Amino acid sequence: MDLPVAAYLILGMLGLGAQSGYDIKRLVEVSTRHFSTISRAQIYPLLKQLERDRLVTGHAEAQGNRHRRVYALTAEGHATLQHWLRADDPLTLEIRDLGMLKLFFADAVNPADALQIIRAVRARSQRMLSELRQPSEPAARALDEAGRHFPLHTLGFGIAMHEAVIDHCSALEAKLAP
Amino acid sequence: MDLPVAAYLILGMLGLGAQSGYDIKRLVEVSTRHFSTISRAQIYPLLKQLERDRLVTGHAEAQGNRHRRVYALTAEGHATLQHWLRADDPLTLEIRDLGMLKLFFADAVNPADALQIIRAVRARSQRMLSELRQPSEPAARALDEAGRHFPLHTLGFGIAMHEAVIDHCSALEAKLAP
DNA sequence: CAAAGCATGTAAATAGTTACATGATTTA
DNA sequence: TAAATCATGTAACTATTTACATGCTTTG
Repeated sequence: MDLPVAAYLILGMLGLGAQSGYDIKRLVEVSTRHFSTISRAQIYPLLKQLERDRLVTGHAEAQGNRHRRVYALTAEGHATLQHWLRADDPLTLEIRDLGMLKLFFADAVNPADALQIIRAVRARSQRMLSELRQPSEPAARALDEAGRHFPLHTLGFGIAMHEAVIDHCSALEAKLAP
Repeated sequence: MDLPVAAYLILGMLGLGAQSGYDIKRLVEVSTRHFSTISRAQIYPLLKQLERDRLVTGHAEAQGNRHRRVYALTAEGHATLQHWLRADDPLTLEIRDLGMLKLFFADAVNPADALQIIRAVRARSQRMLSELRQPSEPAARALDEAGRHFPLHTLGFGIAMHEAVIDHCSALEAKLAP
């Protein structure tokens, strides 16, 4: 039973209290978005597949006319998640960073334009940092108080990484500025 | 003329001295791989497309029976690269990090298994750091001496980021270890 | 002469996004 | 009553990888 990564993301989010596809998407946006994302077009078909595989159970929740389907992990789903977490398969890290790529090629433009790229990279990390501080940190703290401590720990990595980028940009800007 | 990101990667690598598809792949592996990658199956068809678009010129280089096609940027290709570098479109950053994702869900396993995940994340960054120091740094220094300074600058970002991850892992391990 | 490295390409599959499409409920 | 939020889904497209397929040249 080899599942795509997105399936483990779904399983994990259900384990953290998400109940619907919509919930999963919302939680991803405030918590894992900076290192792992998923789109609606992946979530809904995957939830159906996971239900067929009996890793989750789904029930239509009738609230007036609004349709919402709530899901929960089965014992097997929980075991599958744990098995994946414990497996020592390679922890692939893929980064697609247009900022770094432009900076890498910045010798092809004049120094003023290169400086603009660095500033844009710094601004981007500052924006991400403020997102991490604003919707992400309170969400992680809420989970922390509910006994789930690792979301807050991973948040710390994101903050540290963007701070490192910002420091590096400032140093480079100082070195290259006219 | 809106090109896929991979096309700019090719254009940029030709600007840095790569001559063939094979060269491009090799250079990517030692330099941008940590923030931007490309596969052979993308390179060869894209080179043909770029030639049709007159952004590069290609010539078969006859060396005995081995076939090699050497490419060079046209003036238009160089201008296209510069235009992209100067454009202020969003500098998207996409990360898919299985290590962080597992860590995020680590409340679902026991503390010993969670610790294993942190150690694996640290080991991975150490491995990447040593790759950055081993084939990447000498390659970046060679470019630096040839007047291309930005590859060495971007290398610094990669090193700083992985060092930040390693420090963070050590701190977390100390906090959680029995 | 075997292994490593040089060199190019395609087909099929998988992964992932964007746009399309709809409609209910709550809040300002 | 309009806007925001809740809620689910599919079709088409784009991007990317993996596996297949081949053959020359240099070095040990």
